Amino acid sequence: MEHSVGTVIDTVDTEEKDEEERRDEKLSDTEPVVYQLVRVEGDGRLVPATDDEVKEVEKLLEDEKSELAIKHAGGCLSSEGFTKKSVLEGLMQAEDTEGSRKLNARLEEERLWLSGKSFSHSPKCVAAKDQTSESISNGNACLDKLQPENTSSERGPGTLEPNTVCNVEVGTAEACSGAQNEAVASRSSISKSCTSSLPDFSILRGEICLDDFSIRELQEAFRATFGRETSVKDKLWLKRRIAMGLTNSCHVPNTNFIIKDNKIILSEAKEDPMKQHQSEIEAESSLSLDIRVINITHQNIEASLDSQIADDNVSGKRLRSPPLLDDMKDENSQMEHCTAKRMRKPTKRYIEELSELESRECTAKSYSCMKNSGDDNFPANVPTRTVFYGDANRRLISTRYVSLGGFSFHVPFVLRARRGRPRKNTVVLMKYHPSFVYHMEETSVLIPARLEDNENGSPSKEIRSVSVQILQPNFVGEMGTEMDKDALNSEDEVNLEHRRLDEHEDSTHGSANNSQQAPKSGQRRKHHRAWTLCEVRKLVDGVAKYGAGRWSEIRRLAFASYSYRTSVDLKDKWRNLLRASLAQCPTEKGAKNSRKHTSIPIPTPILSQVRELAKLHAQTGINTSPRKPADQGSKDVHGEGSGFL
DNA sequence: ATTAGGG
DNA sequence: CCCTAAT
Repeated sequence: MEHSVGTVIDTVDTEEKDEEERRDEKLSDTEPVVYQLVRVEGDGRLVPATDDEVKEVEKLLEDEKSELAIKHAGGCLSSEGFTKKSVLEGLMQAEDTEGSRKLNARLEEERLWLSGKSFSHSPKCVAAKDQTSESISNGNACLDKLQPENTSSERGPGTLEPNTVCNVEVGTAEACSGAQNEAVASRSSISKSCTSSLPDFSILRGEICLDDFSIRELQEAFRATFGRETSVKDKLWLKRRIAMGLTNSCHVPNTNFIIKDNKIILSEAKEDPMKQHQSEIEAESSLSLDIRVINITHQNIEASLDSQIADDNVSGKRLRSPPLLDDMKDENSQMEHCTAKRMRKPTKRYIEELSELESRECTAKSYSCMKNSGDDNFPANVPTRTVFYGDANRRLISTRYVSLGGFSFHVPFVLRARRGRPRKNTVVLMKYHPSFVYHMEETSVLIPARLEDNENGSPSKEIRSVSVQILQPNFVGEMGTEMDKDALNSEDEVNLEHRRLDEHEDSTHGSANNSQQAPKSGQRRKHHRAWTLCEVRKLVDGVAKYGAGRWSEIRRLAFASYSYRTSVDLKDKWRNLLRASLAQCPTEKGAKNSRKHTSIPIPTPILSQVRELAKLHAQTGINTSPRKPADQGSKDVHGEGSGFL
């Protein structure tokens, strides 16, 4: 994970050349069947294999494919047509003159094609097919080509072993017998069209016997054909590659052959039997070289894809990956893979939101989504683990990383950070349990907030427990008795819990804000928190006990457990209650559950009680300060809303 | 720091 | 709920 970036980069550096060669070859040559050989790194990344590795694999494949009969056991036509020199000249010429330009053009074209989704309909496609028909008919490549797919399916799901070399089917078989899938079709069509437009091949038209070429010459030819250098010194390999390029077919035997009119014609063995035999075998294997589908787990694929993409980006030369890969990429990226990405990116919006919210408080906060290591920037990093991790988190909690003032933590994705300002409760708590408070502050930072709506939400049990613990002390110490009493009395065991949670939340949240930001700047308005019945009750009780107007007292004593209710809140609520009660009063006295459309139907009894209190307060209020705790007795009386006074 | 009121 | 003025 951590080292992924570096590692990847390194890898690229080291093997880039080969990789590129390999890939470019695959991409740019007209080889119908495009399979990308890749090596699976320890971290699950897929690294394009080097030419050498390719060869190695090819050899390995020999065994499996040895059974295949050679279809091209034909005689060898003379290679008189071209002299090496002439051929080379031609190649060079092509290369020097328009070769590169055309190559580029071709690549560009291919790129376009890739982006395009319709292949079969496109004229080029048709043309391409026509072009190829010849070669197709010539060999039974089709059959061979199909084989790979079968093989792949046979393999069944398996895990990719790290550090193993295997062939990944990047592309699909040529559209010999009709494309199996669109990707294939497109691919093949691309190849064909490209081929047609390439001068290189046209120049080489005629019979060519590569056997006479030296390695160096072969390399030159390779270069001319594919427009890039190769470090491979394997003559056979070179020949085959070139042949493939020239014939636009992967059906190239390793034996002696000549190329005529873009067709491969086997020639009589000129070399010693042994070699010939070997080459034959190799040819066989090369017939359908290739294809090994790797069964990769989804994740691996994702990771590998990412890395590949990254590679592509890095090199900038890989215009595209083979169809399959592309498809997979797309799918993955859109499906599961998305997850990973989402993890990383999703935040943007969220961040904005947050920043918007918090900007006021703390301007300096910087939110950055840690996500997984920047996949975006360094796909290579995408190591499975990371992705995985992210995914897991996401799934479980939907969290995202947020870094605030140097701290990074998980934030429930769904939940919106609540910006409660540091409540006085916090202060209160501090008073009682300084240490706790401190703790809370830290904690709070970690747990931004949860929607008020969430009751038991889910953010995390841990959080919850923590908060509870924190609160408990206070709770008990302070108003524990009362609280419990109330809580128990009313329906609210649950509520109580909620409150606690809320409280925790709040406290945490508030503290967070405090710790990190300018404490007082305008915090975002506190999320609306509906008043619960229990709270209302408490409020009423509090008012009854301590008198209206002594909000701070009430809050401190009766709402110790509710950190989010400030004295102002209490006051406001009381005001509302009063209003409500008054409004309701005339209309109904008997209508008990007159629940207004409003969110919280306040039980009539309470309203009446409120009214009573209001009255009382009014009366006494004029004289002096409201009643003191001494009035508690009244509370009980009022409790039922019975007439007081 | 609280409280009362307006928005 | 927020904000502000007045205590």
